[in-house]
Amino acid sequence: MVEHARVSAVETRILAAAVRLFAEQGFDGTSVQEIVEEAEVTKGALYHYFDSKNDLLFEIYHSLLSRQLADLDRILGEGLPPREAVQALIAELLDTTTECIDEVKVYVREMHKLDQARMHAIKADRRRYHVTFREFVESAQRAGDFSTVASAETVTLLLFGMINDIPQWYRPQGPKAPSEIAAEVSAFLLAALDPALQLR
Amino acid sequence: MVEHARVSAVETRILAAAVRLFAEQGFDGTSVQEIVEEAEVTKGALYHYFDSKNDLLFEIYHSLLSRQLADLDRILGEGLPPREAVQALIAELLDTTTECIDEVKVYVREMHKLDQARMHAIKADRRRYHVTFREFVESAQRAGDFSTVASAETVTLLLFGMINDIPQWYRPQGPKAPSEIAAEVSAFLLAALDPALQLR
DNA sequence: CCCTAGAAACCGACCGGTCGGTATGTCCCT
DNA sequence: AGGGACATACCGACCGGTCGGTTTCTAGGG
Repeated sequence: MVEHARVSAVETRILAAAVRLFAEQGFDGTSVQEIVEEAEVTKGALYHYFDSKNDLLFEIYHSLLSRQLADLDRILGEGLPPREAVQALIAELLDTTTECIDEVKVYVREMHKLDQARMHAIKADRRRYHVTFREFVESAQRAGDFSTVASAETVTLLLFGMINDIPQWYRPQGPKAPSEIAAEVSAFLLAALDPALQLR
Repeated sequence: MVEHARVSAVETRILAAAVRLFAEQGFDGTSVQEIVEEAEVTKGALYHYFDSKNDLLFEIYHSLLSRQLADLDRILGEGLPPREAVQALIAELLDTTTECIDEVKVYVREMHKLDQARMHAIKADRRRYHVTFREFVESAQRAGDFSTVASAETVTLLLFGMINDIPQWYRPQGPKAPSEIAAEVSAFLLAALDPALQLR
């Protein structure tokens, strides 16, 4: 007998189909009928597990953000020196982004399609992520480990801009592996934040 | 008597309404009926000037890209030293991005909704922009003006990622003016590309 | 300067089809 | 026998696009 599944196989298949189609065609461009055909379930099954089409979008966001928040807390909790923490964080972000490329595409493009109640829940998570990282940068700037060439707020916004745009150009069969991209992004960001430049 | 208008006022109003609504609700989330109501014209007028709803999207992209390509060519054509060229270019990009914030939002989010023929035309423009900038970076790297901490290709992708993400967080009433943001972005990018770091 | 005739600009009712969501039925496990 | 897990049939609203018709503009002959 299998373990009691906390989420049913049907539920998982529906979410996987939804994220694939939303990434390819957009939220409004995908009909519920297409989702149930891709998942090989019926419409009744979908509305048994989810309140609405919008609920699917929320679940996609929620699981992605939960994973990213957990990664952030874990890495910052290790107490590494700032430069190494940044390298670890970017490596982890590249892993997540390339592994969940459809989820990130949907996250970036279809955020504004969430209804107001679900939007607030997601924005709270995103804000916590943003503030946590910004405070980490501020702290390293005060300690002299990072330059203040740009404010911590701007550095945070620019970094997430770069990361979130990756699904637009990254291709799994492309010339660069995720770890190589992570190394270049880390090198780029750490060069920009190198305190030695300011002291010249 | 007014000059002969090359584009009619009706045509302009339709495009302005379309870009506003596409930015707010997405392409598929906006009906043609909503566009004609916002523009205070009739459906007949819209289909007199445009082939289809998709044609509206193409016109929005085409005018934005034409402007950005012209700006890029003009600035690189001035023959400024690389660091000053980057500053001028980012200042211009910030101007365009903050002035055409709805256009850029649509550009980033709804690109994949273009039909195949129009998509190819837009991709050709975008590729030219990308290649032109990458070759500029490569050339400055060979001359020793920019570091090779990240490849010219990656620098190009990361910069446009940062820029294109700006409409997600920039607010006209926000604390920072476009010129202040441009200064921070320039400082950040030029710090990352400073050749002095490599020589230590 | 006016009249006319064709072209361009514009109107809005209408169409076939698709949408997200629901109501109700059936099966099977406990 | 009762309830969770689905299946099926169906609804009214709305979609992008069309089309025959009307108004407005403009060029040129008298």
